[in-house]
Amino acid sequence: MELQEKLHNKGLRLTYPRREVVAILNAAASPLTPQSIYQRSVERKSDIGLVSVYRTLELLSELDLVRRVHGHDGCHGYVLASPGHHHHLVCRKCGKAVEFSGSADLSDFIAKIQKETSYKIDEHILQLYGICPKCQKERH
Amino acid sequence: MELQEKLHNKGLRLTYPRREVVAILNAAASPLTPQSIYQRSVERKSDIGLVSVYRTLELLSELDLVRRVHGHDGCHGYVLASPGHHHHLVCRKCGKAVEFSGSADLSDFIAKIQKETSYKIDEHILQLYGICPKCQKERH
DNA sequence: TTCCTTATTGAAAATTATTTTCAATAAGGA
DNA sequence: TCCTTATTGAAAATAATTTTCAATAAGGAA
Ligand SMILES: [Mn+2]
Ligand SMILES: [Mn+2]
Ligand SMILES: [Zn+2]
Ligand SMILES: [Zn+2]
Repeated sequence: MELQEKLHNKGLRLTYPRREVVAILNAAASPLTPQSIYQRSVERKSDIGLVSVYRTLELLSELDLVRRVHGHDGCHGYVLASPGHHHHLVCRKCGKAVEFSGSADLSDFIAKIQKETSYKIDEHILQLYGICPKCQKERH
Repeated sequence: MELQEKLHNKGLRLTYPRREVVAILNAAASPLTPQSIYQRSVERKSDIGLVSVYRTLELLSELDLVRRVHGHDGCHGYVLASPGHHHHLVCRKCGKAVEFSGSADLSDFIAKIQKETSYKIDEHILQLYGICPKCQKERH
């Protein structure tokens, strides 16, 4: 479902700051923190406030239009969520993230853990880290 | 390898604050943030500073004696790392976390993604969320 | 044990990140 | 075009994290 539509369903408005945050995330290759989103909005000379970045990310999270991606060291950033369930593979050098799917491959495994632990499992995070093709080529 | 030993290898010292942080993590059922570790140290009346909690967690991370666990919403906390590679299953109600292993079950899947993306994958996070047996029983 | 050396500590200050408040603004239906 | 009210952003308030630095205490050497 589209941003426009989801907002409308809830009586919310499609505003300039919201468009901007989405546009910035859309143009990004790697997960962005609220701060870095704000930075980019300054560079773009779109005059949106940092507060709106925070508020918009919270909203987009609720609408499931944005996803949190955890850095293998520090903390998380946000990426635009393409429809459906996905996971992320992040380059440890340049941060470039790509999506992949494949919950199917996990479901047996998860079912096994569920049986073993008696937890009722309903959600998961799977994130892979490595070096992207481009960074593999560069010396150092 | 033991904390004592790992510290010694690096010319570092086994101090009271470090012992305390480990003891607190050891007694915890769920991932703790620096702040909550500090809280508990106050309750225990061990007089360690918040700064030392931060520093100790950083150190223990380097020594791989502590692991970061990401909440499915907010951010991460720390748990003591038992030796070997492990994952965590966290209760969304009470926060209780249990470990499970099983990288073997993932390796084929990861190899597939590696081939598809041309990333060189060398690390991963897998975290499961659900409701623990105890919380399943409670009404509400 | 006692004596050094130096890693470590913690209080305080500095920085950074996040949330709250609130009057002014603008989205968008009527 | 005109309302209603969701939304914005500046500023202030809070919270989280990092840096500084003089005082302290591990723990090896004597
Ligand atoms: Mn995190
Ligand atoms: Mn999945
Ligand atoms: Zn890269
Ligand atoms: Zn529980």
